Amino acid sequence: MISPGCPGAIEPILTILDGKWNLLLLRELFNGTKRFGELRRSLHPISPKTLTDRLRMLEEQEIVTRTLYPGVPLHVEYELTERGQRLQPIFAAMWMWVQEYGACPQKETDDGGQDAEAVM
Amino acid sequence: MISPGCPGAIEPILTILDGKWNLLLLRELFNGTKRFGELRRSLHPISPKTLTDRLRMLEEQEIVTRTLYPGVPLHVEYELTERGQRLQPIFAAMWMWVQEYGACPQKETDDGGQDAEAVM
DNA sequence: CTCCATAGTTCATTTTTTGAAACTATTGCA
DNA sequence: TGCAATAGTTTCAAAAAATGAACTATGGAG
Repeated sequence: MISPGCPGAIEPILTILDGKWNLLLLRELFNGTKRFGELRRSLHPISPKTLTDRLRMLEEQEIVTRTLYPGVPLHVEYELTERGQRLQPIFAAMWMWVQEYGACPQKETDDGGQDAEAVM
Repeated sequence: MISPGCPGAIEPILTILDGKWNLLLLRELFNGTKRFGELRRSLHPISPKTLTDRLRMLEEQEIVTRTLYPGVPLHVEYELTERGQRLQPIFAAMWMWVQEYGACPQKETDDGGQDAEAVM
């Protein structure tokens, strides 16, 4: 479907990073193992359907593992695989970009350039 | 709309990277200045509407500049801004990941592993 | 005044993604 | 038996994104 130009075929990563929630979901998982309910709360207005869809896709892509813990209230933990952990440099590069250049232009107020102050 | 967890707010970059075509489009622009028609051919099954939509968004985000060259057949060149160039490390990280881990599981053919041959 | 080439725009339609609400499944305990 | 807690699934509707085809705009050459 895609005709890759020579320098750098990024296609295999498109499935993983594309979509409204994938980057945010992966960011959560970089902070460690998470349970379904935790993810649902962190990503708050996400619907359970969308969340399971994304998680299943990431499982298929071998980016996360799903572990079921039976018990009184059963629970499930999602964790990054090795393959998933290795995405970290991509996110690190994003974070650096956002720090230096993240202040979006969005809508320029025409009263002159008052850049957004740092958001952290 | 999004409640950022402390470590690394990547939200400002979501607009820029999200969507089916954005990564592919940016990749083209890392190879240098491109004209509308060139982009259209490189990204082949893209529709002109989608292409202009994406380019306008990237302009608003100050990732690309649009320069009109009047002349016999007029033409337009799209080029990355400084801000856009600085996205390069993100793509570099993606390329490295793809090289090492890119072979997608996709659908495991149970007849044994005949991996896709290199597409370069 | 028409034609060519480039770069779009417009509009209706299709495809894809997301969503909300309600329902299922598991298991121990009261 | 019935409830509580977790983690989903199902169904149908809504919203967003992408598409295709045809049309507009520009400006010089013939």
